[in-house]
Amino acid sequence: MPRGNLDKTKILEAAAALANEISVKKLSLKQLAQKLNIQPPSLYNHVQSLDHLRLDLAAYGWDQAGARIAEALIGVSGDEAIRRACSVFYEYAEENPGVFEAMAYYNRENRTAGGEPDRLTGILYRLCRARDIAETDAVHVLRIFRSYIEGFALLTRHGVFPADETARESFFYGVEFLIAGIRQLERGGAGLPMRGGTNDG
Amino acid sequence: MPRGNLDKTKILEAAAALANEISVKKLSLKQLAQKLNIQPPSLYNHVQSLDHLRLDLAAYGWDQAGARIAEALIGVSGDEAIRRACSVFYEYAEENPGVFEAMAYYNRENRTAGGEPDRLTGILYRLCRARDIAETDAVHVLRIFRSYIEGFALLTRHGVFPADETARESFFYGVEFLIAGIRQLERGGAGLPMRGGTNDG
DNA sequence: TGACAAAACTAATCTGATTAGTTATTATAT
DNA sequence: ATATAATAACTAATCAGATTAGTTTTGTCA
Repeated sequence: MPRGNLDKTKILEAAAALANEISVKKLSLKQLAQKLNIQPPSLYNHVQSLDHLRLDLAAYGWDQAGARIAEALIGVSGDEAIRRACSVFYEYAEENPGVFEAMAYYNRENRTAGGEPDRLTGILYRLCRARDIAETDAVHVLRIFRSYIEGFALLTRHGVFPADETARESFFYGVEFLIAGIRQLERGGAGLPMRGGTNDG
Repeated sequence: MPRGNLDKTKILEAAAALANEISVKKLSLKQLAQKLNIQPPSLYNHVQSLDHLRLDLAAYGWDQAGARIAEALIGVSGDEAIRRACSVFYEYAEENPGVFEAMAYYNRENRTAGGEPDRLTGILYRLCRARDIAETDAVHVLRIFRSYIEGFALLTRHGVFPADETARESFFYGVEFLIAGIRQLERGGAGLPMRGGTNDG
């Protein structure tokens, strides 16, 4: 394979760095090529299009964040595991704003082509299964957590919440809200006071 | 004012419709002009740039959603008010996918230039104050709800969650989680089991 | 009626993605 | 060692769409 200087990984790393500097929105093949010391058209040997690159960047981010979370969960369990996972994701998003935006904007099904959940989802699933939660409730719990965490990170990114300590505090406050919710779901727990009927009136 | 055919509102309405059809990302001045039966450069008489248009569209969306929520809350209080507000927002996002994306992507501080909270935030504040929640907790609660709701809507939009009834179920499940959390915050309530120390270890 | 201002138009410019066609490099098989 | 084939880079060209410049049209109001 000639000209082995560059490969997909190096390109994604450069794209990630660039996105973190100037945001995904402004990520351009022109600047990326410049950063890699090649001409823009050369990128097409590695990438289908700018849009695909953004998708690839999102996948790259999920892999990275997933790996960090997996690592952080080694030997931890229960509520503490949940806190850790949330905390690590939060920090990942903070440290990699551009990549995180790609993850949020170019989100897709959290399943592989085969239909199995992706790695991170699998990890979180196991976290749920370790508790005494019904299978169908676990699906809800995962969606709720993911919504909350990505939503919070996004709003922080966009300057809706101030980038100060109170925001961090709010975030972990919310995590405790959700943990409290989970506890009430556990079989044998007090039970969550769900309403029976419609949700719209 | 000559050629009074067009004004900012009509342009925003057209932009909203277009964004809902083809997504904000693909929203272009070219297509917008076509839809309005004018030439693209003419739009600059009403709009600073494509990017500003997207910002304006986001503001337009918040106004609209805020108005719907305010209307839905007339004469309702307590938990039911929270459920209503969440439900209405969820439906607005569902019905206006493009505008909602603009709202999510082009989010800004939820305060006006003057420093007062915007209308919707004010409404939700009052909802909190009606409960026996400390002022500083109310800030957290608002951030948590907003994160959850926007996050959920975004992930649904992006096809991460299936567009079926189970997603809707998950959403309202999460709302109950959060309402349960609020209850525990109320002075005189059981209290939320918060951890004291660090969040990262 | 005539002058002004707003809003639209056409023509032109610029930027950046993408395509076409060519050249250089290197792994591999002879 | 060397020829071959595949890969990756290059240059030149095209295209699309935003934006700017300069002009014309049209409605308002003195």
